Amino acid sequence: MRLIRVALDIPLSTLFDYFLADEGPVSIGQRVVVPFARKQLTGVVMALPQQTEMDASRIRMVEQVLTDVPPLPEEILQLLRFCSDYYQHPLGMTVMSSLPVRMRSTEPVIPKRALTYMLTAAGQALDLQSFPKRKQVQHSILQALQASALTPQQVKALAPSAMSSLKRLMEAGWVQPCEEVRPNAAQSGNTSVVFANAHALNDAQHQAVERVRTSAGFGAFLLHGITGSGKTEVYVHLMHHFLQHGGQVLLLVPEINLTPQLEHYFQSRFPETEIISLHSGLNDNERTQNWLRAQAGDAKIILGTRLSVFTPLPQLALILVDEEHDASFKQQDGLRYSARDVAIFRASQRGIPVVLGSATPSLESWHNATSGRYTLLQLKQRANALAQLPQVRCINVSNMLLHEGFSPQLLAALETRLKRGEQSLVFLNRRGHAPVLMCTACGWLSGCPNCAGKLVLHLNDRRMRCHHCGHQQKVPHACPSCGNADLQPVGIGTQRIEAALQAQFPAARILRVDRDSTRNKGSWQAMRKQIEDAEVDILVGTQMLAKGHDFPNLTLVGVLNPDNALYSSDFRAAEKLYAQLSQVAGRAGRADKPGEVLVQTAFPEHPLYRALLAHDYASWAQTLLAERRMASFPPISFQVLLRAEAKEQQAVFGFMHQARTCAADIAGEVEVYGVVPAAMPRRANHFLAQLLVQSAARKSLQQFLRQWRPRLEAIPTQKIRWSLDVDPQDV
DNA sequence: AGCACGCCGACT
DNA sequence: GTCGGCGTGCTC
Repeated sequence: MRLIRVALDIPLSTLFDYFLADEGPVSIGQRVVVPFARKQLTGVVMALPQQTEMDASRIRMVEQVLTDVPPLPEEILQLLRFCSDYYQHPLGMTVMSSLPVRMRSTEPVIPKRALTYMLTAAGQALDLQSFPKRKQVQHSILQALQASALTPQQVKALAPSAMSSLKRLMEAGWVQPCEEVRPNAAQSGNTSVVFANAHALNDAQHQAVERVRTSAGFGAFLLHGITGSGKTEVYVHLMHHFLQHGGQVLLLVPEINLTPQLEHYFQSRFPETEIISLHSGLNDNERTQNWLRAQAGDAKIILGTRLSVFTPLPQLALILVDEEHDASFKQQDGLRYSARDVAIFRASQRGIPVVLGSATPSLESWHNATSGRYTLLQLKQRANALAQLPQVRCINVSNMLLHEGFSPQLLAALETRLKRGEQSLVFLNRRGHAPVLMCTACGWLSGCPNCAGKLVLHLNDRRMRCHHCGHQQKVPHACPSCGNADLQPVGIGTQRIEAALQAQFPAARILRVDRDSTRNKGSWQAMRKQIEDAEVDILVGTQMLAKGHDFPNLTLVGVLNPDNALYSSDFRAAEKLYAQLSQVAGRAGRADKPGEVLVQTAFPEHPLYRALLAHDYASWAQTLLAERRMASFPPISFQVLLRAEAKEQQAVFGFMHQARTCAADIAGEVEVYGVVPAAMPRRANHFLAQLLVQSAARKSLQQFLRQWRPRLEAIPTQKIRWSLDVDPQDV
């Protein structure tokens, strides 16, 4: 009897051994159906061991070896092993969660035959001249079908309602579906790739392309380019180069809502290249089919969100990570991986270049680029020389009476735009920040004596706590700096902005865009149309508005109350704020209409705003890096966060203190901090706590984790849920 | 994670 | 006398 070792979606760090009947081949990476307890599960063969620790009597027989899909290549299994190990997540779960859902079930996947539509004999006999003119869409479909058969995608591209019109044509008996196996792309080395509308590159763009193109083997590049500097054109030229050599290109993007537009855009640039997207907006079938096209090497450009970093790509030649600083590349549950970091590992494993692009790189990447680990590629001028950078100004509101949060200057600027018939955007970053105490007289903030972080007010037991090191103290009665007794928790008030603006400008058409107002499907789409059609004068919104489409008539951005990020307990808050503000600033103004950005702040001299005004990311990054170096925070150090939650507060803290004791017993160059309540200490009737471990070296931290996790798993875990977060985003 | 086995309270 | 509460333990 032969043995196979199988990865299953079971939260245990082990793989499971099964016997396989002697006949029939099986290879590593293949999916198998096995009995598990009294159920059937699908797993992936990870090894063909000679022997097993397990008593032979307990080993069961494999039920079925699935041959519907080619085995996962060793390269992907290696990548998954690395991730399981690095992120401390069970290997079986890591492997299974990397597969499209459809492939995790015990039902074999039926590779879809390419579906095309063609005219029936009756359809060919139709006289289009006499076809009713008002059935425009049907008419254009028929017309297109006269030239050639069409794929569903091509039909959809004709009109939004094309699919329902097509259905009617089929009912009429003029059009019929026609299934045929999709031809596999020829495996030739040199393919000619149609590259539409190739712009001439400016010097910086050209140099960036050349550096990546000529890099031999693995190389990590940080492409730093301000908004409008033409990063996309660099991507497109790089894609063209690697596609021409028969390669596949993986482009990772932050969120789904932008992928359809991007797919469309890249398709227009490479009209004859197969482009697929992989994101959570697709249903199981589409996703599986796209995955199959990618793993077969047929799809050449793969556009996807973080999950797609695990897709097998036999010809992979280049990885691009757009908006690499974006937090959505980090998964916040299960396998808590950073797709950007996995992409870099994957590129190094495969010996290919990876390009991280951003106008405001993460400090991690900037640090790597300035220390020489990555190559820094900078685009300093705007590709369109006419387009001016928006003018950013601060309005000092420290001693100002605000009207519902608005300064007179901002109101005046809004009024000017209303008169000119231009659009304005009022932006507030209303991210939930734990309250910090501030002195209303001198601006003193409750800083932690041991950390760069701030003390957070816990009203339930009237204490101040540092969420970083665990330091705690009583709530002060007066300002330690000036003696003033009026200390206020700072947090954003209500979002009465919309109402206040309406009262101020009764005639203005105001549109609020946030999570709540865009909850319904398609409502954001509709709003965007409203904005584009100039049916809106003032937009009020949050981060949502910072990303995505440009609004050509928008000439003013007013930023309300961004200061809370400066005294957030999250040490990355200021970094995120800068990225966010430069992104919204980029919404203001177009080539012909210069934009203006007004930031209301009590600290106009803060380095963040000074850098923002000067459009000088590099100096801001230097400031931040110096701070992080002083405090030994990432990217200077490396962190892992143990989180736990339970209904009983005692259970959580009991577990966490045991975890801390085990940690302290392990020798190594790591620093174990105190057990602290999470930033959100109670959620959904559960108590949350966390414990931070930090090290100057990634290696030491990994060594520590290899010893710590088995001990954590040995702690009796009644009613407690815990997880490890390596390289956490929010501490 | 599921899903059983396993011992102690209120019901046809 | 049972139905069922969820505590502990196992799954190749």
